[in-house]
Amino acid sequence: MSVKEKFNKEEESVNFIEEIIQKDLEQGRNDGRIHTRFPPEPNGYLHIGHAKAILLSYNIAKKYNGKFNLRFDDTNPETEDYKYVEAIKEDLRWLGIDWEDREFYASDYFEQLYQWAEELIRRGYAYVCELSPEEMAKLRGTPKQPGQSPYRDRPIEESLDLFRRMRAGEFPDNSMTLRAKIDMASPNMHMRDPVMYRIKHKTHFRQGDKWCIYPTYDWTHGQSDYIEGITHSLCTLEFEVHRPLYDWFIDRIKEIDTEKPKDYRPRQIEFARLNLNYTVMSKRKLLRLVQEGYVSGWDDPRMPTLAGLRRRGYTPEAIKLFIEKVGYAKRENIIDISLLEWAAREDLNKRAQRIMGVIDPLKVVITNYPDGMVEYMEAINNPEKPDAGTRKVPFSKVIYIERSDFMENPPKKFYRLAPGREVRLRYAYWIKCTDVIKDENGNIIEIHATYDPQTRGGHNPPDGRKVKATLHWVSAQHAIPVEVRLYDRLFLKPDPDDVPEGKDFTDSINPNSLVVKTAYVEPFVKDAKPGDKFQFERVGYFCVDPDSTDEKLVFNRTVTLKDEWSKIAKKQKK
RNA sequence: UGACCUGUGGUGUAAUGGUAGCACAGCGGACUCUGGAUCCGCUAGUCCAGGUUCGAAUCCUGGCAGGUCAGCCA
Repeated sequence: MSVKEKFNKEEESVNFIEEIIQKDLEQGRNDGRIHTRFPPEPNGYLHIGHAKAILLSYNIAKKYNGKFNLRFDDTNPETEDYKYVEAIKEDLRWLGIDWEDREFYASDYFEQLYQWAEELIRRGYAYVCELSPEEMAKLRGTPKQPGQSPYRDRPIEESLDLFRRMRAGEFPDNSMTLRAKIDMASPNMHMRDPVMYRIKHKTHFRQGDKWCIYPTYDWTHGQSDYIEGITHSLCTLEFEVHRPLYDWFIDRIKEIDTEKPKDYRPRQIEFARLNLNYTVMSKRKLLRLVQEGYVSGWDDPRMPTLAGLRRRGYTPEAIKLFIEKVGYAKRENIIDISLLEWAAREDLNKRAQRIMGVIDPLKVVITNYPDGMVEYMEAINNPEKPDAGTRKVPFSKVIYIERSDFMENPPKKFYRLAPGREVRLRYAYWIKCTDVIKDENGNIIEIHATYDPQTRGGHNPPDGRKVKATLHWVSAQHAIPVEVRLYDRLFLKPDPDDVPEGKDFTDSINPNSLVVKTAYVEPFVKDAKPGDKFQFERVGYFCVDPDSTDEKLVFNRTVTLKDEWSKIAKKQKK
């Protein structure tokens, strides 16, 4: 059986990366071993774009019976911290990623990297350069003009001596670097003698003050993959131009490390990163949103971070569904946020407990219903999941309905409550609006209605009458007030970065991306715990926020339900 | 501008020389105790120009458009 037949179910097509992997497998590369990795830098939180990268590498390892490593690329002590390591691990676990015992740190390879660097110097492949950062930038040249360094022909022994003294701490920050000696005329700027080591007298969060020289990412990344036996290094497009450099480094290492088989080396394959409209995805910008207080933190439910999405009410399954629909290719893309929202609804529809909750209450008095009477109506917990059973919802003379479910002068196609009109109260009774009570300013403050005892449970009456709408409701005396946080997209523009001169992405922040209200919900939710998910029927999906206390529950709106009427209303406005 | 990469409905993504398919969005309908869900249908696409071929989204040439790179960030 061919590799293709073994792994592809009939008719199923695989992305271009798996195609390459299947070819490698067919050719027996690396003895059929598949080993991938996810290499985050611990300087920020993971976002939905990272989920795309993680799931690719993780799923490939799983599908092809390979291994998956988690490796922190912690080569820059200035921005990295344990708090990010912990946050990243928590998000990965939540996503269902299992790296077993393979949690690695590039900083653990610093000594090996250093030894290789010395060997590169001895072989004439690297030299110590004393250009300042500004001078180096200037002397790098332009894509058309070759660059230069006055130090590239420095004697090997001199470089070796200086490099050792760099490590020993004899020189100040930025005074010199170790550079690979490659090609100062290369049209690929990354080949113009890239920096391998820089001097930073900074404490590293794991290495402490052991080092004052730190390897650059370019010198560290590929070699770390090599050390770990990674067979396929999957990364985003911007590293495409780095690949020749990584291959060059590996070629040099292969000259030193001759024990390993010839094909033992990582193959880098690049794919397009995920972009979502109406949000920003760069760590730098997300950090600014946090630091400048536009959001409450990395886990603010409006953030595209995994922590934010989790708090918003997304499940790992919804994230995976979304990523699966997005797919992997090399062309730049901007995914419509509606696909993410679709994934949330698709997933939550199947799992969410239904309840009734009124966000914007309008009091309804059922005038012919006995004072003081309470009935407990049976309601279905989840129509998509019959095993979920039913619950009892209290009903009484005074209830709240959604203000938007009543109109005094209903336009065409408005099916809900209006003067003289009859509607169904879900699981309860049919009611007919008899009076509209207003305050002195003409605002509607109360509705009077009568109910039909024959419709108990919400069932159709024997006379064959029909209603066009079913409303959600809560019994006023039984309802629990809760805080609801209604979220909308964080930015008003599809591309927040598309701004005129002098402006930046924060200018298009949506001032109404968070609206806080008090809602009234049925007593069923009273013991809900943070993370519990509900569908408020006819309204949307909500998730209990960790800010909840014994006194007050807080709900985050994950996403609204699809709303036919709002579409019609919008069209009627035009 | 130099190198590298990429161009398929509005947005994503398949088709690997042989009927351009799927999903999201949009539009219409059926059904419904959620205007939810479900079901059915419709609109809409191969960047352009040549060439190879019986046949090109696919191969070749030349354009055009977009992206990436010129940190001692990753």
